[in-house]
Parts: sequence; C-alpha cells; structure tokens
Amino acid sequence: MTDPKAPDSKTPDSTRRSDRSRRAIYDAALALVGELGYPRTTIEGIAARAGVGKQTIYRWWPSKAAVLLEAFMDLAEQAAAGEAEIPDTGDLEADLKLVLRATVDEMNSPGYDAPARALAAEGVVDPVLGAQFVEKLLEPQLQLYVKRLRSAQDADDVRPDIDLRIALELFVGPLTHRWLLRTLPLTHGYADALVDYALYGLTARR
Amino acid sequence: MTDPKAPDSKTPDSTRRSDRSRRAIYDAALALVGELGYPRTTIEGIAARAGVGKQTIYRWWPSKAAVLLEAFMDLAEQAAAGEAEIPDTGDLEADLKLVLRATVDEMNSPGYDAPARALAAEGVVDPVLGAQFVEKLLEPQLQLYVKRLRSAQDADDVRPDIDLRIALELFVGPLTHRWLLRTLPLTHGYADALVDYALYGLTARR
Amino acid sequence: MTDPKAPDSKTPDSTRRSDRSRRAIYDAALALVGELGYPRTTIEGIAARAGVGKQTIYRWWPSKAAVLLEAFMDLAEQAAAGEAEIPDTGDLEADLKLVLRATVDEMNSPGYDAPARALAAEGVVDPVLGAQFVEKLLEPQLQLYVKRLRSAQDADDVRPDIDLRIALELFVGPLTHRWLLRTLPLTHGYADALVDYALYGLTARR
Amino acid sequence: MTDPKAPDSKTPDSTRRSDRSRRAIYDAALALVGELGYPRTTIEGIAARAGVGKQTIYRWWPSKAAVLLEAFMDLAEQAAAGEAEIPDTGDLEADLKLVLRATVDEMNSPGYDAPARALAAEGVVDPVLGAQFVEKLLEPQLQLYVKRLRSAQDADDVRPDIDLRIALELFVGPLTHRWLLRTLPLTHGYADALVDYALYGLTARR
DNA sequence: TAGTAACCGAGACGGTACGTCCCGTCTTCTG
DNA sequence: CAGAAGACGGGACGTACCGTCTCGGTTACTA
Repeated sequence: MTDPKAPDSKTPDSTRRSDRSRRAIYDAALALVGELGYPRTTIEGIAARAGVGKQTIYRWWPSKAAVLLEAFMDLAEQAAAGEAEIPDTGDLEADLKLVLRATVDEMNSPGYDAPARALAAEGVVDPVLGAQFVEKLLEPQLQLYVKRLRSAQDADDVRPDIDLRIALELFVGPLTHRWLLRTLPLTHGYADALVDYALYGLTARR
Repeated sequence: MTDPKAPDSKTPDSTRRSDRSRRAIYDAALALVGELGYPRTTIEGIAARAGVGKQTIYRWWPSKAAVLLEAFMDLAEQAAAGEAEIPDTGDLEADLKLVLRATVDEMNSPGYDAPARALAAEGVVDPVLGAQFVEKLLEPQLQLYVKRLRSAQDADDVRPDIDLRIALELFVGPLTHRWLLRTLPLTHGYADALVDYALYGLTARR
Repeated sequence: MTDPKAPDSKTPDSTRRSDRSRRAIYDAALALVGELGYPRTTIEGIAARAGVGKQTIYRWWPSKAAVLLEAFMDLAEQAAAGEAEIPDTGDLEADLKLVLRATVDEMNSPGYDAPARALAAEGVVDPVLGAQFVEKLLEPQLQLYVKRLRSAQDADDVRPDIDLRIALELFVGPLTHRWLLRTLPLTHGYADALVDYALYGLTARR
Repeated sequence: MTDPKAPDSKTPDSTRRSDRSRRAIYDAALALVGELGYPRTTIEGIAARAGVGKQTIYRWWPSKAAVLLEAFMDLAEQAAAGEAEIPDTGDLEADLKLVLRATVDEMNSPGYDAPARALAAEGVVDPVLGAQFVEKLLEPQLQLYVKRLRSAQDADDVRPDIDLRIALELFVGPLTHRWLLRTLPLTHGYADALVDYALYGLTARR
C-alpha cells in the first residue's frame, strides 16, 4: 500500500553519506578500543574523536558494537587483498601448520587482538551481533579450511567419512579457546601440536 | 616498618560479614541475569532485588562481573558435590563421549547458559576477571580431563608422547567454540564426532 | 594566544537553553522548599518534580542554593513590577512605618518566609552565595531606604551628618534579627516602635 | 504504671558517661567546622577525629547541630568566666561603645565566627535548634543589655517610655545583620555610629 | 540560478546507572 | 554496660553516557 518510491521515513539516503565521516568514525572507533578497551569506548567518545556529530553515528549504525564490527571488517578488507586462501602444496600438515601459525601471530598482535576480542565478547552476549560476526568475519575464514580439507580428502589424505565442517573445528576451536580465555600461551609450537594431534589422533596405533 | 598484621585501612572485616546479604545478592544476581540478560542487569538492580544497600555490594566486590562470578561459583559448588570426576570404565572413547554429551546438555540449559556466557564474555574483555574465571571455574574442570587422559596414557590407550594439556583442548576447544560463537548447533552427535576425530585422527590410515 | 572570544569549553550555550525547563525548575524548587523545607529538598527531587534530567540542573546551576536563589529572584521580579519604591509623602515617620509594616507582613507570610529563610541561612554559611543574595536581592531593597532617607535629609528631617547607609540598618537590622532568629514575635507594633526609637533616639531630651 | 526505677530504655545512664569522649567530641567538632565549614563537617568525621564510635555521638546528641551547639556553649563558658557584665560607669554611650566594639572584634575572630555562624544558620532553618540557640546563647547576652539600659533608665539617661527589650535590638540587630549577611565591613566605627544614632536619633533636633 | 531537502557538526534534553559519601541503626567485641 | 569499631539498609550526591531532539551551516539535486 505504501508508495514504493517513498523511502522509509527513517532510512537515510546513503548516496549523500559523507565518506570522510565514515572513515573518521572507523579510525576513531578502532583507536579508542585499542587505547581504552571496549567497555570504556563510548559513542560520544568516538564522535568527539572523529570530529563528528553523535547523530551521524546513530543515523548509520544501531549500536557501538555495530560500528566496531564495520570498522573491523573494513580493516580486514584492506589487510586481506589476495591472501584469502590456505595454500595447497599437497602437504596438508605443512599447509595447516603454516596457516595456524599465521593465525597465532595475528591473535598475538595488539592491533588485531583488541577489537577482535571486543567483538567476539559482544557477540557472545548479543546473539544478533554474534550472528553478524560469524557470518561476515568468521564463516568466510572457516570455509577456507573446508576447501583445503576437501582437497585433502580428494587426495585421500583425509578419511572420506570425515565431516569437514567438524574437522576444521579441531584446529580452530582450541586456538580460539586459548585466545579468548587466555588459559595458556598461544605459540607456534601449540599450533603445530594441534595439527599433529588432530591429523593423526591421540590413540596408540595398534 | 608498618605492622604487617595491620590490615589495609580500607579492607572490610570479613568476620563481620552478613551471610544473609551475601546469599541474597547471589540469588538476585543470578535471577536478574537470567531474566534481563547480563548487560541490562545493574548493580543497583541487584541491590534492590536483594534488599541490600549498594554499598554492601561495593564493599565486597569490585564489579558486577565479580559478583556474578562468585554467585556462579557458589551455584557450581552446590551442584558439584561428589560428581566431580570423569568416569573411568577403561573405555576412553565411551567415557569421553559421556562427559562431553553432559557438557553439551549443560551448555544448552538456560539456567547455566546465561550466567556462564556472561562471565565468559566479560572474561574475554577483562583480563583480571578472565584469569579468575579460568582459575576458579575452568581449570579445575580441565584437570579432570588431564587425569582421565593420564589414566588412558598409562593404559597405553593414548600415545605416550602426547601432551595431555593440549590433548584435552581438542575436545573442549571445539565445544566451547560452538557454544560461545553459536556457529552451529551443539548436539550429542557433534560431541561424539569430536571424540572420534580427536582419538583416531583425520588422516586415512595407511 | 587563545581566541578571547572562544567560550570556556565547558560553558553551555545559553542561547539554546530550554525556557520551559527553566521555569519548571523554578516552580518545582519553590514548591518543594515550601512543602518539605529546604534541607529535605533535594536536587533529585526538584528534577523529578520538574520532569527534567538532573544534568539540566547541574548544567546551569552550581548548587541547590543557586537554583533557589534564581527561582526566588524570578518570583520577586514578577511580584515587584512598579511598587519598587518607598512612598515619599513628606512624612518620614509615616512612610517608614508603612514600609516596615509591609515588610513584617511579608516576613510572616509562609510563601515568602520558607524560601527567603533558606536562602539567608545558606548565604550565612556560603560566602559566595551570600554575596549574590545580598547583591541581587537585599542591596536593591536597601538602596530604596537610602533614597527615601536622602530625600528626608534634603528636607532637613534627618541630621546632615548622618550616614544614611548606616541609618537604614537601624530599621532593617532589628527586623531581620527577629525574623531570622525568632527571638520575639514580629508585629506592626514592633515596626512602629523601631521607627520611633530610631528617629527620635532613646535618650531623655535635655 | 511503668516501674519508676526502670530507666527509659532509650535514656542512657549519664553517670557512666565518658568525660574524655565528650571533650574530644567538642574539640573535634569545633576544629572540623573551622577547617571544613559546617556543611562538610560530618558526624562520621567528628567521631573519627575524636577517636570515638559513632554511637557515642548518637547516644548523647540528636543531631550534628546539637553537638556543635553544646561544643560552642562549652567554649563560651570557658571564655566567659567573670566578664559576663556590661560595664556601668554611668556613661551609657561609652559603656555601649565598649561592649559593641568588643562584640565586633569577636565577630571578626575566626575561632568564634565559624561555629557561631554555622549555628546561627542552622537555627534560622531549624526552629527547634534555633530556639535552643536563642535560649542558651543569645538571650542571656541580650539580658545584659536590658540590665544596663534599665540602669540608664533609672538614671534618667533613657526615656521612661522606652521598651528596653526593643531598644537593645537597635544595637544588636544591625550588628548581627552585618555579621550574618556580610553586607559591609564590621568596624569599631560602625559600632560607635550605631550607639550615637540609636541614642540620639536620626532626626534634626528642633 | 534559486529553492529546497538532506546530511552534517554541535550539543541541550529527559533519562538511567554509576560509584561515593553519609545517614542513623544495629551488632560485636573490649575494658 | 559504656564505648570503639564498623557493617548494614538506605538516600542523595555529582558524573558519564545513553539515544532523541533541535539548531544553523553546508552541499547537491530539482524547478
């Protein structure tokens, strides 16, 4: 019944959006989360730091977490570029160790750690944000593992009855566990051990 | 030269603490987190629900999260009692599946999920609280796995070169991953698969 | 080198001030002081009664007393209008008795007594507020006496060597004394006696 | 009907009262009012400074103001001793100027000003305390004026129709007015002028 | 080329919760 | 049993942000 041309009175016109402000907000958000931590980062603070009115934030994002999510995605996009693949040298063990070591390094780097941790924590508690976090950031990463493992399965390096979506969690799950909960240090050795244990099993071969 | 026995002038005298208030605060905190979720639970709200002055909370706990942590520990203590063991029937696979299925059930039960999730999220972002969470709640659980795995190692069911502290994370890590990040449903089947994959490895036997 | 026009970064922009809120705060403050007395009137209470955020009060006034002072000044302004003069019929004694009796009536009226007493008491203890109270409310009143007395001096009804600023205190001082300290009742007879004694002296004429 | 020997359960046994504590409380109260001002002086602060439990204060006094009133009376008692008289040299004018100048000096001395001002302010707002203040501290002083003026009246230095209770307020009222409201400086010259004006009147003698 | 509609920086507003300070009461232990 | 000590339920403080709401000002499409 509503005139389809009439835009929803609450939807702003994104063609007129200020790109300069958007980027300034991303920068301010990431900087503040890095400096103050997520809980002490406020929307007012982001606006002030970005030299932007509060309304400009509220116009385009529903929450502080959403701002950070986008800012982080923007960051990831730039960093990603062409490397969005797990190498496939034919040696599954080596390829996995390589990528897991890289992940460990990323998790240990402050520029990544602070915002990613904040987002993950928020997603843990807020299902809507959590779903976005998974869909936009996590799942694409996980699909890379599926792809590489499928290749290994095709090459008969992984048993054919293995559910690859579960298999990848043997690598990613423990890593994330140590990262988020800080139980023990995240090292290359740990990454290697994970690959070994998961690929070859814990049991004595009989 | 300060009398080492002299307590910090700002430390309250715990021998005079009101037990009635402490319990009322635990109850109120858990109830409110269950009803409203963690972020909408406030210290003021807990105090009001518990029929307690705010200062009584601030006197004994440094933060909302700390209250919840203690409340949750108190809850766990009551629930724990004698069952704090992983069964050891000699069949490692079966024992692990049993305990992992139980863990899955726990994670799927709302009474546990809400406060545990809130605590975990808070711990992700606040290192001090995180350390307490791990030390008081998580690590004791993990040590049960170490114990059971050591028994298996002694029985030659697990290879002798395996680091058990890492091994356990092959089970617990993926479970926690799905629970916290809600990537996919947490089922008994998933728990079983985890045990199978971790024990016997992903690779084709050669 | 700082731009002298640049307002203090913490000074709010008074052109954007809400007049509706200001008046509501005046009304609430006066009403509450009347109903509960000054010490039991709280800023929180004023805000609630006025349907206003607390910050709106703190933004514009430094203290509860300052709110009441302004509210009272606003009240006085409305009440004042054209009557801000001591009559000058040529009969000093009669004119002074008239105005002093009016003052007595005012001091005995509850609507004036409660807030004025509260302000005076606060001014007694807080020099800054006291100075404002005197400057904004009291001194203008006192100057009316100076004016009337000067007219009398010109007419040779008052000795030329009399310091009029001191003279007026012979009338106003005792009145205020009885009002504030409640030593004895404030009556028209008292006002008349004050005028008689001050004008003609206590001594036996020789 | 109540056993007349049984003391009211709320009335403490004053024979067992600690004099040491009482004096310490007086000292602490006066010191704190001098240092912090009355509003920032708290019962907890007095107790801490006096090395006394809060209950010891609440047992013996109904309010902060009551403590200060007693402390001030105690102070006045010590200071008073034998000088509790207005001199009567036969020269009323000289005698009044002497005592008024002394009063001015007292009002200008910080040790007297702070607590007296605080008490007066509290009395302005709290009728019960005000009544005590007047009865215990002010009225005895005022009666000294009545006595001296009666002597003057007997000596025919003051007209016989003068109401002395009113007359004294011509001196005390303006002094108190300047002291409490800080309109203008309190000087010996002011005291002298007051005596002159009040005794001989403002009008031109005809 | 003027008009006008939207975004923009700015920040006042009604609110909620914060963490702190005291209040006056109650309880425990000491001299 | 008075007194020192201080925990308690409670209430207000003054502050920090929330999300909404004007307010000029500056673009950037429309008439």
